[in-house]
Amino acid sequence: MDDIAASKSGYHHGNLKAALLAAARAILEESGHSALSLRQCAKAIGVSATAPQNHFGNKSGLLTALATQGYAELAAYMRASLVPDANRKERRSAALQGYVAFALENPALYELMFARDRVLADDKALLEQVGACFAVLADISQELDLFPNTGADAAARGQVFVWSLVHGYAQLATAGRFKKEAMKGLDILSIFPKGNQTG
Amino acid sequence: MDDIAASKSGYHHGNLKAALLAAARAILEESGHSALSLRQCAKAIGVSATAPQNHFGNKSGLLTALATQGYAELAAYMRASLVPDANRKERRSAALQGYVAFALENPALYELMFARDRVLADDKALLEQVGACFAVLADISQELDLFPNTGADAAARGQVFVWSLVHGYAQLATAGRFKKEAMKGLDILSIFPKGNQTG
DNA sequence: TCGTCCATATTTACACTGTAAACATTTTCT
DNA sequence: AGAAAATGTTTACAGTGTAAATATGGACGA
Repeated sequence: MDDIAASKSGYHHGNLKAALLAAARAILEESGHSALSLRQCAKAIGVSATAPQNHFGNKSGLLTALATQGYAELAAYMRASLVPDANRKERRSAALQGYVAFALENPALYELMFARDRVLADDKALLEQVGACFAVLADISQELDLFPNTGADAAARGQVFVWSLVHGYAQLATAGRFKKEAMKGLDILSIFPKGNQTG
Repeated sequence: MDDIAASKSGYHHGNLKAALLAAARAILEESGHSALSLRQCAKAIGVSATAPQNHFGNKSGLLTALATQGYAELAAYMRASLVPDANRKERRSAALQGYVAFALENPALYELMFARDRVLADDKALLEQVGACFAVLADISQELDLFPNTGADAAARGQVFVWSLVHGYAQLATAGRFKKEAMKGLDILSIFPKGNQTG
């Protein structure tokens, strides 16, 4: 409740956008994004069936807002794990553990964040938060030096490597594709071959 | 057409299941799995709106059948790239290139294959094809020796590593999350650090 | 303070969807 | 040939997204 509850009773809700997002978020993790409906969100709050249109335009708008929220939280998860004084290897380990933790705690949201045909890919706010996530990943990917002979693209390729690995692991783990014994005590850092951690 | 066309004209289509799958596949890549409807598939073929129910039960059944098809083709893509006499390093490179090629050529289908809330996860035929894919990945992951000090789980962890990396790369690439210069001429094999390829 | 504008919310309407149930047609099997 | 099963159709109904018209109340300048 709190800042989600109606600030003023009556015709106008007062905080409908945030309330709808919260309701949608709950339904999302409960039933998945394909079972999420605008009317159901509206009903959960007690407003008319078409009220969400005023704030999100259409269903894609609501899902895009949820995904944007997800990217913002993902970046926050990674940053929250970062110890300022640690060296880059430790920072990398912490951030990637935060990444995976977010995906495991919000599997439906994480899936939505990569569902191309349900999210407006060119949404400004969305791209901003995607960029914030990429910035953290780019930071911790520095000095990995995985591709020493690839010239100017070496850094970009290191980022591709890190993001591919952690995203693939996060999604396959949430999808239950891995056996438990293969995940047990698996430090995300240790997934990087020992000889290549220079940072 | 061919084996998709009706084998006998009249009340019974004769090959409706295959025809529906083909129509669904076309609509899937055209519009994404969230815009795919059973009625649209039926209409495309010219049968009644509820005909798909007889063959797939419900929408999840159709999507599951499509995903199953996808896993079968993915395994075939990997196997088709394998040169029998090559060493494991070359086999690994070829198979992973096949994996990524499949995802890039069938982005919507690939996404559906990992959409947890749209596919019946315990479907027998689906699990069979998932297993076939995992078998190829497990084969090419042998002798990677990325986790030498992890005991009996070392092999399983190698598989986790390989699948995570290639899945993450495939999905992020199809989602357009990478800049072109970071992908240009990027051999999937070279993504593995040099010092760890023993096979 | 009053009145106008605008954001916010509702009502109504409609086409489309998934799915259940009853019915029709054809094939298959004994 | 006749029963049983498989395959399609028709009908019906509750939900869904969204457009359009309408209603409400707050914000803000005259």
